[in-house]
Amino acid sequence: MNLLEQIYDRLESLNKSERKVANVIIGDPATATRLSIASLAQAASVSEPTVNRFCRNFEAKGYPDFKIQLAQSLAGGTPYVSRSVEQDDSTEEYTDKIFTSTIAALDIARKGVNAGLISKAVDYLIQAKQISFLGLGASGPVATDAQHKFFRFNLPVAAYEDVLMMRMVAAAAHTGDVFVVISYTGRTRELVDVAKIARENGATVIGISAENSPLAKECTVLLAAPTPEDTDIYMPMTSRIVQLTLLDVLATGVTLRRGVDFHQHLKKIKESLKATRYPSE
Amino acid sequence: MNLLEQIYDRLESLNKSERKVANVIIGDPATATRLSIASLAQAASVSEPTVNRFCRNFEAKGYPDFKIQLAQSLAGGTPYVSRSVEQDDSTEEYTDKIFTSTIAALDIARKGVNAGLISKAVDYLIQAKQISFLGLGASGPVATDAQHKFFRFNLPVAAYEDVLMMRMVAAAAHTGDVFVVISYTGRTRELVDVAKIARENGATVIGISAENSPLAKECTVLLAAPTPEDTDIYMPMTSRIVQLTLLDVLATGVTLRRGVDFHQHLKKIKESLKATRYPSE
DNA sequence: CAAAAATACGTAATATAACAACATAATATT
DNA sequence: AATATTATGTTGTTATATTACGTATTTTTG
Repeated sequence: MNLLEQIYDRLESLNKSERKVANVIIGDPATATRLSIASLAQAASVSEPTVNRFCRNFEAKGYPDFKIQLAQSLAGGTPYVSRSVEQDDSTEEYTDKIFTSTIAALDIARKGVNAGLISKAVDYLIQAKQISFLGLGASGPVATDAQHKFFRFNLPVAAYEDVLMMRMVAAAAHTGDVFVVISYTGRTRELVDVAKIARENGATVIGISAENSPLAKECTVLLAAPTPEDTDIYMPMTSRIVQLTLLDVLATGVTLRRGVDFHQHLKKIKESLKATRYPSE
Repeated sequence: MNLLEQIYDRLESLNKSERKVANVIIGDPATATRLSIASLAQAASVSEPTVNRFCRNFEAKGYPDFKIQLAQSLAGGTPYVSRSVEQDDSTEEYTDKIFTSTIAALDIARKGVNAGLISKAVDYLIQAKQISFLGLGASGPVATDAQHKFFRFNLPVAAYEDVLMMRMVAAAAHTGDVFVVISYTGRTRELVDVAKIARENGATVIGISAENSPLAKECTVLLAAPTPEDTDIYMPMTSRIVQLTLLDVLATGVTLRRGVDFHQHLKKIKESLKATRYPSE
C-alpha cells in the first residue's frame, strides 16, 4: 500500500491536529510535495513539529523523506481513494469526498477495462443496422445520453427508458440490430428478459453492467463496469459515471473507425446548433 | 518525458562534473532521492553548487524540487492530463485517453469548486417548495438524472428536456420554487429566456454552467463547471460528467442537511426496488 | 467530581541543508 | 600567448527541519 492510501486508511485513528495535516495533504497531494514544512504547517494551522511528528507516524525519517515517499506514491497509482461521506462533514469535505470517490471509481475502471472487449463492441456498433440503448431507473438517463452522443455520428440510434417499449423493440429485433443494455446491478428482471428476447431474435446485445450477473449471461459482449465496494448508503452514483465514460469510449471508437470524413459531419451538426445560441463575444 | 529519461537523453550534452552527477543518479536513482545535496555532491566528487546547478538545468527549482520530480519519475506513473484522441490511436490508447481526460476534468473541477456556493445552493434546495431541473440537448439526460436522484430524497422534483414545457413551468413559477438550469455553454437562448422568466416570477435559479455566460447573469447562484480547453473535436463529453458530479454533491448536501431520519426513507426506497430484481446469490 | 497521569500540541533553540555571491581554475578563442 | 569564456569550488548566508522542553488538554482513576 502506498503512502497516500495509508494516510486515508489511518485517517480515523489520527488525533485532531494530525488529521488537519492529513486533510491538507489529501486535498492536494501534488502541491503538498512542493511545500516546506513551515508552509504545510501553516496551511493546516498547526505547528511545524506537529507536521514532523505526523511524518514519523508514517514510517518516514522526517519531513523531506516523507515528501519523497509522497511523491512516489503519487506517481505510483491511485491518488484518489473512495471515502464515505459522514453526517457531520463540512461542505468542503463532502464535496471533496464525492469528487474524489468518483475519480477513484473512474481510475479503477480505467485500469480494469478490457480493450479487446471494447474493440469487439465497436465492431458490432459500426456494422449495426439499428442501435438501441436500454436503461431503467438511474440508467435511463445514461441510455438517453448515449443516444444523443451516437446520434451525432449519423448512426440509427434510439433510447428507451420504458419497459413496454423495450419489449416491443426487442420482439421486433432483427439480425444486425444492436442493443446496448445498461444496468448497474444486472439483476433487473425486465431488462434481463428484454435482453434474452433480443438475442433470440438474432440481435447483438452489448451489456454495460456487473460481471456474473443474470444480465451478463444474456450478452454477446459484456463491458463490466467494475464496482468498488458500496461505500455509501446513498446510491450507486459513481457507477453511473463509469457507465457514461464507457459509452464515451465506445462512441469515440466508432468515430475513429469511421475515419476522417466524419469530422465533416460533426462540424455540420455543431454549425446547426450555433443558431440557437448567443454568440460568444 | 519524465525526469529520469530526460537525464539519459541529455547525458551527452553535459559537461564533466555534471555528467558525474548524472551518472551517480542514473546508477541508483532510488537512493539518490534519499541523499542530501552534500552527500550526493560527495558521491559524485563534485561541489554542492555543481549539484544545484545540475538540478536547475532540468527545470527544477532547486535540489529538493529535483528530488521530488525524480521520485515521481521513478514510479513511472502517468499523471492525469487531458490528451486528445488521435486518428490512429489503438483501442488501448483512446480508451485510456478518454478515461484520463475525464479524470483530469473532474480533478480540475474538484480544485475549483466554491464550497460557499455549494452551501448556498443547498440552502435554496432544502427550502424549495418545488425543484425543476432544466437541460436541453446533451444536458437533458443530466437533468433527468438529477430528478431521479433528488426524488429519492422525497423532494418535490421534476425534470424538463422540452423547451415548451420549460416555458410553461417557468411562467407558472412562484417564490420558493427552485430551478436548476444545466447548460454547458450557458449560451442557449431558450434556456436563458426561461431562466429570466423564472427569476421574474420570484423563483430561485441555480445555474450549472459556464462563468460569464448570458445564462450566468440570470442565476441566483452559479455553479461554474470549469471547462478545460476543448481538446477534442468531438464533444463536451467531460463537462457533462462534471455537471453530474456537481449534482451528486448537491444531492448529498441536501441529504446531510436533512439529517439521519432520511436514511430510513432511502432504505425504504431501496427495499421497494428489490422486488424487481433477481436476488444476488 | 477532583486529582493525577497521560497524551497532545506549541514555543524556542539548535542543527542541518540548500543556496547565492564571489573567487579561482580550466578551457576555448583570437 | 593573451584574453575571453565557461566551468567549478569556497565561503558565508538564509532557509528549512529537528530537538528539547514546557504548557495545555484530555483521559484515567480514586
